[in-house]
Amino acid sequence: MSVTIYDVAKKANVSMATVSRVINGNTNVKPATRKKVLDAIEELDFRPNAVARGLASRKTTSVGVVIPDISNVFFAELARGIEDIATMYKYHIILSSSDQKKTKELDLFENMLEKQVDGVIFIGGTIDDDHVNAFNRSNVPVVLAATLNEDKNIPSVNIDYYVAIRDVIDALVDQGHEKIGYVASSRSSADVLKKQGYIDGLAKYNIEHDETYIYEGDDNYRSGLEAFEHFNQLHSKPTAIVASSDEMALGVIHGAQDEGLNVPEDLSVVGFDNTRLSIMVRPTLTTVVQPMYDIGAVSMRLLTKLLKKEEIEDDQVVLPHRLISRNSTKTNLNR
Amino acid sequence: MSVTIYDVAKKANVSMATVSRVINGNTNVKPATRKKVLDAIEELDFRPNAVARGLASRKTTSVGVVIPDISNVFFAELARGIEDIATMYKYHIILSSSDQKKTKELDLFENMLEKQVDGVIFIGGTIDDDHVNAFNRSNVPVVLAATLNEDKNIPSVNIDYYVAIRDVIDALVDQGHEKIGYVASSRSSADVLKKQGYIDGLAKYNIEHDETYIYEGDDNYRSGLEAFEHFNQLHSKPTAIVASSDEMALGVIHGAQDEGLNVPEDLSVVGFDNTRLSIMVRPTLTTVVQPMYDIGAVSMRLLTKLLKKEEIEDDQVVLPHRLISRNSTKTNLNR
DNA sequence: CTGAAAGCGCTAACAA
DNA sequence: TTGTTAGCGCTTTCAG
Repeated sequence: MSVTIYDVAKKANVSMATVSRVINGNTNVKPATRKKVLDAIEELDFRPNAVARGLASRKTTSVGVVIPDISNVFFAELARGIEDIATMYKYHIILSSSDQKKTKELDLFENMLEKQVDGVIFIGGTIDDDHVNAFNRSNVPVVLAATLNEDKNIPSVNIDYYVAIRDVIDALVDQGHEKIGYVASSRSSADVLKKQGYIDGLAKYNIEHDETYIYEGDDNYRSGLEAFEHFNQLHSKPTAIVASSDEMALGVIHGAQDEGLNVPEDLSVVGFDNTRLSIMVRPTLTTVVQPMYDIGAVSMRLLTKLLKKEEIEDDQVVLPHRLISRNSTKTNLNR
Repeated sequence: MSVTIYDVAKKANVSMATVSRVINGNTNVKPATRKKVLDAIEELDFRPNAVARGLASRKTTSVGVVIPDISNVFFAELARGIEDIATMYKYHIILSSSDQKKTKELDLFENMLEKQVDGVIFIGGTIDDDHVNAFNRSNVPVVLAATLNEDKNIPSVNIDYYVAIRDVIDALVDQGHEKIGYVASSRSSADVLKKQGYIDGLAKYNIEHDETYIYEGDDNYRSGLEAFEHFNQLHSKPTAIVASSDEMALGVIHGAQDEGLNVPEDLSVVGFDNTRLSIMVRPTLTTVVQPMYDIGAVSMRLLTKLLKKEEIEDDQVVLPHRLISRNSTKTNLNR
């Protein structure tokens, strides 16, 4: 049916082993015979069968990527980082969205193992024992991207969410804000750290913790809108609101504007992630830069090292974050 | 090393053929022996090797997806549509971004063929003869998603871009606008159709075509900002601007607001795509609903039909679009 | 309903 | 530098 290595061998008058060497770039082939083989390949329009190769070599040069939702801007950028590095190292990506459902995450992981992926990059909200067991039972390396695991026994790439939010609080307090609201989310372990950063950040300045200053959102635009409504009906309204994602921050800004408030004159707003959204809003958004693309890229790079059994200094990578000031924040003059 | 079908056979005291039948759900197996096999599988924690299966059966149950850029909201949603249906039909997705570079598109396609994908979904800007030849030389079905090919000889799923823009023009003229600017893009064949829709749409009302009313953008937010600047320095400024994508429309809106104009009082703005961005802006954006998720889902469904050699009525699917009115447009009172 | 045996297309020793 | 020969783990006739 389709042309095989054997057909090429016959045509070039060599053994299939030689053809195999040529297509694998093995140097131990005389230039003359290499050319013969290449010509035959050309003539026959031969295309190596990666499946057969995978079976014989026990390597598929493909890696699985389990991601919560590829249609989410945040994860899509992360995926692009993974992909670019994968391409660079000649790996293919098998991609599946889990919607952060644990059973789906585990199923997808199993499926990828059946496909004999050489490794997997896992992105999820929380890692529990079942995840860890599944990862360990498999014989392939797994790296967590933008995903925390408490025991730190699985290679991972993250930023320091706790410190990031503390940095935000420091900056806000420095600008004279004391009444700082927080729009939380509770999808992932990172969200837990962020919230703790908020609490500890305020404590540092002896600002007493007020439960009504935390709004539990669901990490989407609408939640941001609702968060503003919540804060707006408080007796003592915050002068600044920190949202745990850019999308929620946009919601807060628009919620305020819809009520006739001016941002940042009447209210400062800070986001998190620095997605492209942060400049596609007026005022432009002050936010924490989380290098999503880089997290993806570094994760994939880490995986290639694991795959090639290269030396690894530290498999718990923490990438730098930073706060970028735009126009949604301002010194508080009402103090 | 890892447990194989052979190990299971031995343990269950049957032949490997029987094990194969069981894992493939073949009905010709006595319940009792089926159970024996299932137990052995359980005990040994057997996981079928999809690569070996692929080699033997010449089917990999994986489909390739060539997409311009997975980090782009638009394509990411499309990808999600593809993925959901693929999962439903038990296919895996091998995903690669092409950046709309022709050589890369062709390379990726070749790579996917090497991986023996059962079919591919291709998303790109323009399809030329080289693409068509590559698709035809391969022995796998290909479907184009949100991608036009003039000769209509490759299955595809799109909306009618030409009519969509004409609908926008009709609505705008109906609201009293005559000076209508257009922010074009020229990445894809669809963009060509859109622009023609704009031109013909105006001609219908005997509005003379003015080249300065078309700004050639590059389909990103910045282009939108620049487009506004362009229109704003014209002697006779448009009262409405149609952008060929939501992202550019946001740029136009913010460009206008940055100059102190009010949208829609001073200027109406219409977008295209109805990405989530369209509600994450003030005023909210009037735009054309292009069902990206559906385009992806329908493409994948079409591919499964092709794969199963099912009857297909029409392989040139045109999905419905519609104009959704929000707050960025308004009747023109200055006429 | 079950088993035997021949591949699928390629890689990887091992020889030569 | 090149060829020979086993497999890789599974599907799929073909018998029985």
